[in-house]
Amino acid sequence: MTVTLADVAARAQVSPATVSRVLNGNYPVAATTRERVLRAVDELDYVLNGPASALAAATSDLVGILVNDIADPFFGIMASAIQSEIGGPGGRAGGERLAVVCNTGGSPERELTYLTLLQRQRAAAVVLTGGAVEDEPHASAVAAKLRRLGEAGTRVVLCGRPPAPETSAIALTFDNRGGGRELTEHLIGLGHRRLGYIAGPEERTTTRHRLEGHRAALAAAGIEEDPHWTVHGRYDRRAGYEATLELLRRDPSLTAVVAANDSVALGACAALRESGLRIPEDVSVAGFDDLPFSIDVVPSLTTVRLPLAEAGARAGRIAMGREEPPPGGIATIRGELMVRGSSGTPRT
Amino acid sequence: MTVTLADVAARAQVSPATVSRVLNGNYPVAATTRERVLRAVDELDYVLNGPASALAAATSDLVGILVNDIADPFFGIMASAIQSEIGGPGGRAGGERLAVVCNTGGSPERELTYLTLLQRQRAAAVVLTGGAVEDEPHASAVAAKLRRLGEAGTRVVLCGRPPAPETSAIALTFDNRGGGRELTEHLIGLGHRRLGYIAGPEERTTTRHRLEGHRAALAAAGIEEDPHWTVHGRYDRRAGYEATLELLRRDPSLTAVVAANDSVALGACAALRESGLRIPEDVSVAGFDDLPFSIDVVPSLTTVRLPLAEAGARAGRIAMGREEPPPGGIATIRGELMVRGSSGTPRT
DNA sequence: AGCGTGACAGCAAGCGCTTTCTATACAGGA
DNA sequence: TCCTGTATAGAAAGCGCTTGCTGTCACGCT
Repeated sequence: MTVTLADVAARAQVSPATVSRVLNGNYPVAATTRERVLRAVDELDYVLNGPASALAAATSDLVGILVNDIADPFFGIMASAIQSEIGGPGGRAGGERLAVVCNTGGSPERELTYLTLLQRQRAAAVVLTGGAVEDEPHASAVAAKLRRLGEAGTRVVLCGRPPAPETSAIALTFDNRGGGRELTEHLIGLGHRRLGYIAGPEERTTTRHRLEGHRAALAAAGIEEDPHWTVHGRYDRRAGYEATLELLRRDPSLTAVVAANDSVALGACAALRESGLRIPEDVSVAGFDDLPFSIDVVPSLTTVRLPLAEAGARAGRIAMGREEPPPGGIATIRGELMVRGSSGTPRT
Repeated sequence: MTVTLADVAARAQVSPATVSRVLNGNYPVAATTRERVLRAVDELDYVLNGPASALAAATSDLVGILVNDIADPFFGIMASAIQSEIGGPGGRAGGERLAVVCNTGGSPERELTYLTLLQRQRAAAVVLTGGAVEDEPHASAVAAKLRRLGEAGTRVVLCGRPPAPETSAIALTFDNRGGGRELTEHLIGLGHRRLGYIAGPEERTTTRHRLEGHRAALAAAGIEEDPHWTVHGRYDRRAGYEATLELLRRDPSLTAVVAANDSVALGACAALRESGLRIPEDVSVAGFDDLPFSIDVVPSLTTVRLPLAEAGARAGRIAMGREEPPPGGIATIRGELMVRGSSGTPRT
């Protein structure tokens, strides 16, 4: 039924071993023989059996990319960059790798499930993107998995995610704290004193770090923070919308709203507008990430640009062993404050 | 070094066959034995060897999802929906499947490469999303691959993609032509007579169908189309920006701009604003897809809503054999016109 | 008592490939 | 001419798992 190596060998009048060697190209094969084999492969329309090959060679060409939300461009952009450094006919002959992205939906269980599945497949490398969940049992379960993966020879890279101690994982971490701080400092510099903050889900590292940066800036400016000024929600537009209405309800005198990311900021803008407030005359808004749409909305969004594509590409290269990991296995990537139309001096 | 089935068997004092059966749960095993095996698995921290299992069973639990651009929410939303119907502990015991998304970047070669890779892995199913490339040699190469995949037992589903004749692939197709027509009819109904059109890349089915719908509407209204009113570009914000400037240069009297999709429309809005034109007072703008941000931009975008998540979920279910394919293997999914703030009566 | 019958468990034969080791052939050097 | 070295091809032993088939009991029925 299906064509096997042996069939090709028979047709090319050589042994299966020779066919395998031609296909893998890591052993000398006479030019004429190779030619003959290749022709047979073509004529028979032969396709290598991946599992069999992975089993025999004890390695596979699968590379997994874990993302929290595939529908969010934040992850899409990183995944795309990672993949571009991995997939395609870029390496040694026949060295195509199957770069696949797995959507955890932010669920710890699914994250673990995917890691197990990738471990099963004996993946060549795994890249985890985005913030980690801080729940202790889960965090250590993930760490254990990563350790085991590393021991099995799978290269593990964290992109936009905090380092995983006791693990051989390479980490490219975003300086969320620093970015958050800079952003809020900018707002304070404009004169804002009453700033609402729409944070992401409670247990995420990203959420915590950005919030810490924000609070550090407030503290440095001697502004005492009212706990009512912070609302938690998901990292999406809708959460921003609802959180903003809540914030307005709690304290209508707020002059600025800092959002956990750009999507949230978008929702915040919508809520403010519907409440009859102008941006930035009545209320300033700031986002985080600098996703492509941020410059297009009206007014354009003040935010912190994260070099998602660059970081992803680098993570991809490291995962493929084509770039030296940073010293100590950890690199911190800074964001850049982008001041745009959505932030201005507060109404007096 | 690594723990194998045999190790587990030894520890549980049973044969490897029994362990396998416990793990696959498709053969009666006494409760106490199962219990013992499961304990051994746990103690040894055993992880099944995917390739070995796939080889022996001649099937794998990989499901591939091909997308044109993973950074584009259009695909992200579909992929997410597909995946949610496939991955996770949703099916029979131990029936987790590895749903992976592969980013072709719109390149025909990469599309083919990924299909081959998935064929290699003996994927259980493959879902292709989004428009197809119309280049003849490539189209038939893809059709051949799909046919072969189908013969090998891989279920093939097309989601938001035209049917592939001579193939066993199930197709859930978006009615791009109808949606395009409806959208332009709406604009014509408002009184527009000079409409610019920003189309996607030339050789895509999606591009062609939407454009055909647009032109059909014009023809039906007796409006003769000026070829200068159409500009082609990529499906992204930047292309929309540039195309709009070009359109304005060619004919400043245009009163409406119809974009190939929402991202393009966003770019168009930016270009119009920078050119000092108000939306919709001076120029109306329309998009396509109704991505989440479309309702948030100012003014909110008139567009055609495509049920991306629903279609993706359905495709996922069909791919898993959990839903009957549509009669004839083809279903057409209609879009819904969403009239919002970006379209109005033309200036007089 | 004898035996059919379930209900489990084990044996062993692969699944299709990679890779080590061995065989062959020819070339050149002594 | 014989021997050694080099290049290339083949034989065969698995890789770790699944599964058809073959036991082996313990029952319960006639």
